[in-house]
Amino acid sequence: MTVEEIRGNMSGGERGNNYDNFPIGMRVLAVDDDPICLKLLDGLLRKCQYQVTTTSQARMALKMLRENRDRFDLVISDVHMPDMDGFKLLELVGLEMDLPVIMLSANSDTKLVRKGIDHGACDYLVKPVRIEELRNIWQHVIRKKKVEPKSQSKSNDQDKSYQKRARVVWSIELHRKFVAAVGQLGIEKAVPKRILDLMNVDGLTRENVASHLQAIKYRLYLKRINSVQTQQANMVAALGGRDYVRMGSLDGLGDFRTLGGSGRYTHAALSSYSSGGMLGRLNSAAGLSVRNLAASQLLQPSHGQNLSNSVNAFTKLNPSIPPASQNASLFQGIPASLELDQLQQSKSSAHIPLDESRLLTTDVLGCSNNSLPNNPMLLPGNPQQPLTGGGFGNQHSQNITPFSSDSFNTGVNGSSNFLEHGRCNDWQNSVQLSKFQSNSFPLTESFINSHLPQISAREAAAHLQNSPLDFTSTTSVSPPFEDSRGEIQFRQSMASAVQSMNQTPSQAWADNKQQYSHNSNNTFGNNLSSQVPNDGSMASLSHSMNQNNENFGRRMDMSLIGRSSGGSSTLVQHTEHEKLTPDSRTRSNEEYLLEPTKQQVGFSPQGYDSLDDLMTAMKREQDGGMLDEGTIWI
DNA sequence: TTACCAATAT
DNA sequence: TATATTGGTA
Repeated sequence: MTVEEIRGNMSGGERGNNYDNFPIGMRVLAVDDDPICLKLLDGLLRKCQYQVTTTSQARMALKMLRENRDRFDLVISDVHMPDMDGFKLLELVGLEMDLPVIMLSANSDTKLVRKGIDHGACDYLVKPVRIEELRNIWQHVIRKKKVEPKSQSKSNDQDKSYQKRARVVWSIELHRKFVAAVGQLGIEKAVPKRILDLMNVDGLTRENVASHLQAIKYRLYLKRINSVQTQQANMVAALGGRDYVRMGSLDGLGDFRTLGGSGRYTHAALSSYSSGGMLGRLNSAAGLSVRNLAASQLLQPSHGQNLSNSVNAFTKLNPSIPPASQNASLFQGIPASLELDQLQQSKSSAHIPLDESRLLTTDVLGCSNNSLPNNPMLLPGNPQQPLTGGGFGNQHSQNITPFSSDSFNTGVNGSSNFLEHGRCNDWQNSVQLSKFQSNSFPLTESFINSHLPQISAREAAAHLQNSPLDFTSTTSVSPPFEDSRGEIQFRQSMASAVQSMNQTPSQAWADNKQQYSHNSNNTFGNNLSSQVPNDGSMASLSHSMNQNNENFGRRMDMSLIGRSSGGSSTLVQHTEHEKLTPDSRTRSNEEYLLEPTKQQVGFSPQGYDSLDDLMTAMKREQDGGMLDEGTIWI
């Protein structure tokens, strides 16, 4: 006798012998990884005259249930099983077959029982289970089927009023569906309702999906914050610097607004992780303090972050772009380090074979080609915005005089442009960056003499005050922004700094290593020398760096290049690195979130590798929504 | 009205 | 922490 028959009998009001005999022959699937318990359970169930099937593996149970969902009337499952948590099994069974599930555990902890019930268990039996308890389990089958027709025939509201729906557990399987749906929809359309439709999971509601979506975004945000802070702390430790030190607090919003020239960025926007906009991104992605930062610095993060992300995303979107380009020489190291970080730290479990050289050239060519794949992520660029993009070109073309006050003004202007034009952080700008760096910006004097010193002079000065390293030998550096002495002093201090580091590896540096040690073999010397002309002091810097601090080099060349191309260095890497190398605390979560996706490479027509990518893109979209124009994002 | 989404509650 | 619910908004 099947449940259908039971139901038929019940609903038809005809309760004949079959119904009376119902518990006899009820088909029970018993799941327990402990063979003794399983045997015991099997015996007891048989004594109750049930028709028993046993399995010691939860996955096998799920497989059996899926293959023929009408083959069982009830499931009894242990809570603790090695291959799959009993709660997950419960959840999946509840969602997919809607069979009554009884949880079984030696642990009678109320919380655990509650968890079982919350997850949809119709009962929770404590081991050792008694036959008296098993004799009555059939009632769950009846009860389940008695309720179900009502919920089908009556309105959901009514149903809810006396039967609260089981709390949804986002199992890996469910999450995978979610990710697949998001990927299938594309970022634009990935809203709860559509996701829900695509997931096609019984019992799941739009609210469930919305909640999950929100949670995912929030987790990504937390991860971002967390690792950016870590990064900045590391940068402070490694380089010292007023700029970095001040990236901790969050006051100074007013300053930012003033600089940005926009009143749209409300405090609410700042306080909300997903309110997006430049502030939201500054807040979330960089965790910056805007207080006392120069304008140019203020806005760099948002620019840099997107720039970097754009570049990085190209890798993912143009995986087949052929290698070999002179462009690679300049941009080399940036995407490589990012990707390698990602590969080695985040994606190591995915076992995706990747080739560094391909990654390098993929990035560069992807940008240079300006061949945007037919991807819904890529929205039309702002026609008003030329390829050079807002502050981008400005920054480069104007920041020629080293340490002139104009440098800062330019920074402000450029920053304003970022805001005004909104999106200098888009695909086209990524493209432009590539061209920019490879062709029109072969690290000429202007780079060395203006951009680099300009940044670093501040840092040099900052060393004097804040560096945890011993920079006392450079205390002669004065506020160097007005004349070229600053440059020299900067160089001296940098060289000293490097020497210091080489001579006395600090604890902070050791900490850094932990994070950066996953980088590839590229050394600072290699990268830097390919990017920076043989300027004496830089050569010495390079040399020094090259001796002991291979890993540092990646960060450094990122900084230099980033600055040179619009002044976004620090956050470029912070953001990106953070994304790619989540720290250990957040990683576990993230892995849970992303692992299912990683394992099904290529599921998404958009080519997202992970939900992280998707959500980053989604977040970017939201950020973009705060801005007037420019809708290219990734 | 519906759906989205940030905030809040559990 | 994970998920549900609420409430403002488009």
